[in-house]
Amino acid sequence: MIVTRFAPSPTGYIHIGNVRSAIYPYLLARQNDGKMILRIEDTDRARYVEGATELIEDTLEWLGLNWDEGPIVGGSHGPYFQSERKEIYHEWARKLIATGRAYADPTPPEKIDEYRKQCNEQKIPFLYRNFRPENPPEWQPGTPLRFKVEPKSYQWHDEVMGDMHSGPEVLDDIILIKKDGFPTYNFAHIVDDAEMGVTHVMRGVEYLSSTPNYLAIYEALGLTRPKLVSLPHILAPTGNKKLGKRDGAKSVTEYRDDGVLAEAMLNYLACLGWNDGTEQEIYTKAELIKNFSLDRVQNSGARYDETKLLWMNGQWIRRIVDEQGVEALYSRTDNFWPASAASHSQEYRIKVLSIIYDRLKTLSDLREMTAYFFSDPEINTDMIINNKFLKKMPESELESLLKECIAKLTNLNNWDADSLQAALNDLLAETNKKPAELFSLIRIALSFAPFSPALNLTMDVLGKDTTLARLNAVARAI
RNA sequence: GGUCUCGUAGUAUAACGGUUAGUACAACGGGUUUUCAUCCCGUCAACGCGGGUUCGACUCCCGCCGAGAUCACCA
Repeated sequence: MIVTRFAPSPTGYIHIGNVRSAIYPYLLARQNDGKMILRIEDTDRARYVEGATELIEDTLEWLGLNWDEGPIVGGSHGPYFQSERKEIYHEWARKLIATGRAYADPTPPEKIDEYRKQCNEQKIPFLYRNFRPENPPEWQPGTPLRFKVEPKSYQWHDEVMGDMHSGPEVLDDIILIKKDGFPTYNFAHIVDDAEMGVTHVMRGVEYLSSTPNYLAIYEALGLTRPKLVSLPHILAPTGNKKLGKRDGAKSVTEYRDDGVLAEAMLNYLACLGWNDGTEQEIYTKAELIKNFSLDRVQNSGARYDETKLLWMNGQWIRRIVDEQGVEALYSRTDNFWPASAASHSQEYRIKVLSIIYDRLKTLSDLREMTAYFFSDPEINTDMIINNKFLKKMPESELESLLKECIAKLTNLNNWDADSLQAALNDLLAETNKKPAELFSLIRIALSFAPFSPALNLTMDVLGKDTTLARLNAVARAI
């Protein structure tokens, strides 16, 4: 069975740059009826951020990346917080001590710095294994524990990067257990992956360089290597560095709050650096699970492009309406309406949504784009007078046009989109005006917004009373 | 500096020895009775450089250049 894991450290929110190492393990596990484990790597107490674990869980839940073992759901390989597994690491550490593959290192940090400096001056690579203490004491908490490597070459296969090899020069005596008794990442993840039965270790490429050291530990511990998968970085919009919080990488949930749909987010992120070889762009989660494959994960970094994310979000907004109806989209719009919408019925809001949704890039666009449906807009005659189609028309003509329109609509019996369009067409013929002129005037008078849906639809939703009231108000103001 | 990885349009990518180098986003132009958007049509735009191998190279080999990663008691 395939077992994958997402193992973040709780140092803050999950952002665009690192969420892919949760998505791919998820897809792989689901595709193969496997399991995904969520493990919290909180061995660095200095960097621990209160509430970060909840932020991580929240992000995964929103994206629909549920885990089979881990916090909240539990499981038979717990605990899933490394801080609660100290004894387990010590146990494994003692195995290495017993076989002579680990030693306590009482060397003070200042001394180590000195060694490092010496090497730098002599322009030779600094390897701690050349400075091993001669008679290491018996290990006890309070003293760091180091791995005792046997320098040699390694070969391995990375599911994304391909066949890899390294020479003995990259191997060193890395710290296994820190002075404070907590394990380093380098040791803890190996122990945990082994104990939890993880078959695919997926993580960012930054770990590629240390892989030989991990290989040496697997070997010393007599463990079978899991499959190793290096995921390329997501690059910041500018420069060539990986996207990080310093580049203003937004948290994933911030996009949710800005009205990006989880489907779009998942779709975009999954396809950034992976494709199935077809020209498909829009994928549901089920399709991603079905089509995902590690060997088609790109091995170079991919630049994050918010414009494309937003395009994809628009695609998803329309797709949801097309496939599930406006109500389905409406159910996700709770926090995105202008304040004035609260005094209107849900039915009315759904009608507004049904004529505006194809203009949305994010759900939060609703706030600005629908204001005039819920409260009368402030009359701004400049918008009419300066309009490119209307500016050469004298004010008296604008007024009479509005009045003709009011008369026509007042006598209209059926207030529906088709009848309204017919009435507008009649009006066009009767006034002998171009659509650009007549429709611009009415559109602005009703909304005073930079843009709005088709005129007949807008009037239909606004209703007869509001439409006529607004036209009258403008006719008086001109 | 050592070691490792990567290199197709502005961006994300397809191709896996033979194509007018395909697609999408962006940009630009046009169409759909007003606007904005959707939708549709079109335009611009790429194989980092230099050597090989081959009848033929984006594809294979070598060198160079460029970019990134890593060398912590951080993960």
